[in-house]
Amino acid sequence: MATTRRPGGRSARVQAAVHRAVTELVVERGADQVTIPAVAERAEVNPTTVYRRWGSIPALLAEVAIVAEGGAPAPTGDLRADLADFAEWTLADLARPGGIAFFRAEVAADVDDRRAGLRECLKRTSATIEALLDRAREAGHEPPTLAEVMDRVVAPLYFRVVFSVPGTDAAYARHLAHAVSGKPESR
Amino acid sequence: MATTRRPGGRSARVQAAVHRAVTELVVERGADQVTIPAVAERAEVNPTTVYRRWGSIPALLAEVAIVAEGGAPAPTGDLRADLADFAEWTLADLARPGGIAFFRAEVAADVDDRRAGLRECLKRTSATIEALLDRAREAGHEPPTLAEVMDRVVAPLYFRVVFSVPGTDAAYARHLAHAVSGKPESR
DNA sequence: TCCTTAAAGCAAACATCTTGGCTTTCGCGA
DNA sequence: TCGCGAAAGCCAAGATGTTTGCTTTAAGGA
Repeated sequence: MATTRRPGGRSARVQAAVHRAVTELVVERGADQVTIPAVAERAEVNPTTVYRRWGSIPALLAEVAIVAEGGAPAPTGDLRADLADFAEWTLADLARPGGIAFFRAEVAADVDDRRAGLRECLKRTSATIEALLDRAREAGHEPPTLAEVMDRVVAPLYFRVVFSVPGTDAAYARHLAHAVSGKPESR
Repeated sequence: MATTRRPGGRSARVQAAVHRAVTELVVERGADQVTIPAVAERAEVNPTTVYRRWGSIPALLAEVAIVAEGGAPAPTGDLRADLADFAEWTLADLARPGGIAFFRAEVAADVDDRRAGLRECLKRTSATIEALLDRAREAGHEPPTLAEVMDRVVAPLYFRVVFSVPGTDAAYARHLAHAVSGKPESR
C-alpha cells in the first residue's frame, strides 16, 4: 500500500498520522468502536481524506494490521525450539494490545473485504511456518506438515485467545508446539 | 431470555418475528450488515421496540445464535465414532448458512457484550464434549481430555472455517477427531 | 524555477441510526 | 368480566456517519 502515485511528504505524513490514530483508538476502545470520523479527528486529518483514501474501516484496519505485525523469530534449524519460539511469538502477537482486536475486525468484516486481511494473515503465517520447516529439513529433521502445525499450534492459540480460555500463556504455547514436534510433554 | 415477565401472546409473537428477521438478514447480507431498523422493518415491528428490548445488535445476535443452535448428536459410548460425529456436527453447525456469521458477530462485539455470546458458546461446547467423554468412560474407554478435544478438533475447525482454508469438509473433521481418539489415520 | 495535477481540505447536503416522551394495546391475575 | 400495568407503537428531535462538488495545497517532473 506504500505504492501510491505520489508517496512524497504530505501523503506520507497523513498516512503515518492515520495509522498511529487507528492503532491508538483500537487499543483504547476496541476495533468495533473505531469510526472514520474518530480516526480523522485523532490524526488531525480531514474525514473526507480518510474516506477517499481508504473507503472503509475494515480496509483501513487491514492495512494497519499488516504494517504493525512484528517479525517472527528467525529459525535456527532446531525444530523443537523453533516451533516453541514460533508458538510463543504467535501468542504474543495475538495478545499484544490491539492484536486480537485487529483479528476480530477482519473476521467481522464483509466477505469481500475480508479476503484481503485474512488471506494475507494466513499467507504470512504459512510462509513463516514453511521457512521453519524447511530449515529443520535442512538440518536433517523430519518435521510435521504445515497443516499439522496450523491445526495443532496456530489454531488452538487463536481459538483460546478469541474465547479467552484461561491458562493460555507462553508455557501453554510451547506445550502445544512440543506436542507436535515429536515427543509429547505432560503439563 | 424467555424469562420475560409477560411471555404471553404479543411479546412472544414479536420475539419470534424478530428472531426470524435476524436470521434471514444474517443469511442474506452477513451479520455486519444487519441493523436494528432493518430487522424491525423485516419483522414488521417498531424499531423502538427492538431498541428497548434488546438494546444492541450484538445482544440480539447472541440471543438468536443460542436459540438457533441445533442439538448435538447423542453419544453412544463408542468414543471414536462419537468424536467423529461430534466433529462433523460442529463443522456443519459452523458452515450452515449464517452459522459462522453469528460467530463473527460475537467475536467482533465489544468486550463486555462478548462474554455473553462467546462464553455461552464455549460452555455449551464444553458440556457437549464432557458428556461424550463421560459416556466413553462409562463404556470402559480411556478418553482424551476436554482440552485435547478443544485444541485438536474444535479449534482447528473454527480456525479453518474462519480463514476459509480449502479442504475443510466432513471428512477432514472426522480425520481430526480420529487423530485425537487414539490411532491416527492417514489422509 | 515554474507548471501540472494528485491528493488534502472544506462545507453543506444527505442518509441513517438512536433516543425520549407520550399514547395505545392487550396479556394476565383478581 | 374488569382493571392494572408491562410492553408495543408512534413521532419527532438529536446525534453520527457518509457522500459530493468545489477549492486549496504542494509533490515531482520539465
